[in-house]
Amino acid sequence: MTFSQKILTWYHINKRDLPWRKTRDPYKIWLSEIMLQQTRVAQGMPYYHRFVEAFPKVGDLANASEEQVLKLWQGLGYYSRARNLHATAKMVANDYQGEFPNTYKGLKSLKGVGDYTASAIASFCFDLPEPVVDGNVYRVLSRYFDVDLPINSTEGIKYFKELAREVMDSENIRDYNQGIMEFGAIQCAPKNPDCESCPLNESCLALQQNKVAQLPVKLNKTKIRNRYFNYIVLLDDDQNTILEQRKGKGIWQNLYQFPLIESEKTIQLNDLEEALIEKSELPKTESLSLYNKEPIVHKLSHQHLHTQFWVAKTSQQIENGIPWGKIDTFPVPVLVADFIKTLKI
DNA sequence: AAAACGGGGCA
DNA sequence: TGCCCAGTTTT
Repeated sequence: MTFSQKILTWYHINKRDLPWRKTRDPYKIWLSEIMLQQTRVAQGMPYYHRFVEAFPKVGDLANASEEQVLKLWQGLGYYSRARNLHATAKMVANDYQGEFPNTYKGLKSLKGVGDYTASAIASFCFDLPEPVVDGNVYRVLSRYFDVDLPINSTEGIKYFKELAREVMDSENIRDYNQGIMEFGAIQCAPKNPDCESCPLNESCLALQQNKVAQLPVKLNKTKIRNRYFNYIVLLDDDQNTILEQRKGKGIWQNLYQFPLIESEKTIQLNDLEEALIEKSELPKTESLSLYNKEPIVHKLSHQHLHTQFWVAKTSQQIENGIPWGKIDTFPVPVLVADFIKTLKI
């Protein structure tokens, strides 16, 4: 049996019953693929169901507001995916009459659709012989063929894509692509794979050379930046508060948060009062108290956010304020959502 | 070519 | 704690 035949056989026995495997609707396949980028199936699943229910067709998603889309996406991370998702839905609905492109190149031109996702949609929906290369595939191929080129180097990316194309089964591309990813997720797992029971263990080069744990090779550890966030949670006598939308380049673009004062390190009450004077657009506050004694350290993949929440009461009526009861309608980062849940007012 | 971009699960 | 997850875009 060839490599691809073994993958297909294993897949037919071991495949999970996943909702996006029951359809060839490009809209649903695309939706699931965007959601699953750098995201575990278990984490993405509830979001997939909520999106399909809220937006059954691409036109429904196109007609939604960005806020609605971001709110449904809240907690899934990498929010550019949600913004690109919305932009692509509008493009498909308005410029392509609601039909997704049916070629690799056409798919790749969509916002948020890169090499992997274009190949996935092309093969899953249209049976086009395009190999998918995701994290699972890198792991399976690097181990089975004992390739130690770094999977995140330009050379490695090119090499693995070509290798994937050589060993794929073009006649059964849909099942083969899903199969090799499933195989990587379940059998050829990142840690402590069960090579004893593996159907490829007779011919796996990494296993023969006892190198399974060293593959795949990956370069570059991301450096972590420490940042110090002070959120000002304003409340007037009618329980109105202020949320601001994050604009610009960095994290959480277009999500909402309380007015933020960023500092060089953890600061005390008097430092904050001073900083608050400069942020003169905020109403005058009668009282200001630190909500969490120990800073909450919210960890992103490359930033640690040391966060203090300051509750500020004002007797002035907050103009255009947000009633506290409506705060849950806004898309916010998990850091902010967790605070809102714990604050009792 | 490297960095930016979230959040959660697991050993 | 460090690594990884059905990666893509920007710098």
